[in-house]
Amino acid sequence: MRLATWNVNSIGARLPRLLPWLEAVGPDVVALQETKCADNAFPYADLRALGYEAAHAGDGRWNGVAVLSRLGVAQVSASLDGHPEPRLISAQCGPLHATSVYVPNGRALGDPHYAYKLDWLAALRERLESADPAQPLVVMGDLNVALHDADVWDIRAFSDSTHVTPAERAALQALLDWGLVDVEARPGKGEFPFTYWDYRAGMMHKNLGMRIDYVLATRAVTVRDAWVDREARKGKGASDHAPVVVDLDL
DNA sequence: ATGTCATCTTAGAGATGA
Repeated sequence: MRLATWNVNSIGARLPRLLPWLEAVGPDVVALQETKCADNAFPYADLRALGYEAAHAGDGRWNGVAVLSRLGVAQVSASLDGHPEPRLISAQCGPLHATSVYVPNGRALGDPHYAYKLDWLAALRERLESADPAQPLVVMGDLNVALHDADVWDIRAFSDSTHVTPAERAALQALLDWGLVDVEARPGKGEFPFTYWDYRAGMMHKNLGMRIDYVLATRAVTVRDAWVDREARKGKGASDHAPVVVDLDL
């Protein structure tokens, strides 16, 4: 089975890149984030033509998450206690339970959105209590946390920044401690497995990126390979995130 | 690091978020 997670930064704008990518890479289950799309505008028909059923939660301009599956989508849930924004959706995809998450950015230390981010991550951890870490389950998405110093291009540039604070890292570690493994992709260019490069200031060209997109899997899943598709971040009309692709056995 | 991108408001450029 092949999985992928991709923050597409608007599925409407990205459709000319997303559809050929799905055909070329052929993932069985895909988590998308930042669809920036209302449910009634989601391109279900285009995806169905490629063999994907979709579960989407979105209300338009911001956020929006989806699970695409060639193995069906059942038991769809987009609820997270106390957090109505469309930032999480989960579905049973054949033998695998898959969740797509778009963790709040946090904006800046001291900003109310930073506290909101930590609350949101705590709610996600609490939500795991209703699942079983002995079952095949993945949480995939844009976590907006760099777990290790090596997950950003220069930790010294992040001394007063979100994404690397002990509190954010502890919130991510709490997800792992429940029973999830951080499926790290093979190192990419410069030995860094980055998944995101800011559009501004030539960050992609200079490989000044961050690893903030994750596949987290229970130990019931056997990982065969994992990589970041940097090609999808290049050229005209790219998202600012690259997809993470994981091959696994159940 | 802040050189971009996408969307919405509301008719053309500004605000917002990342």
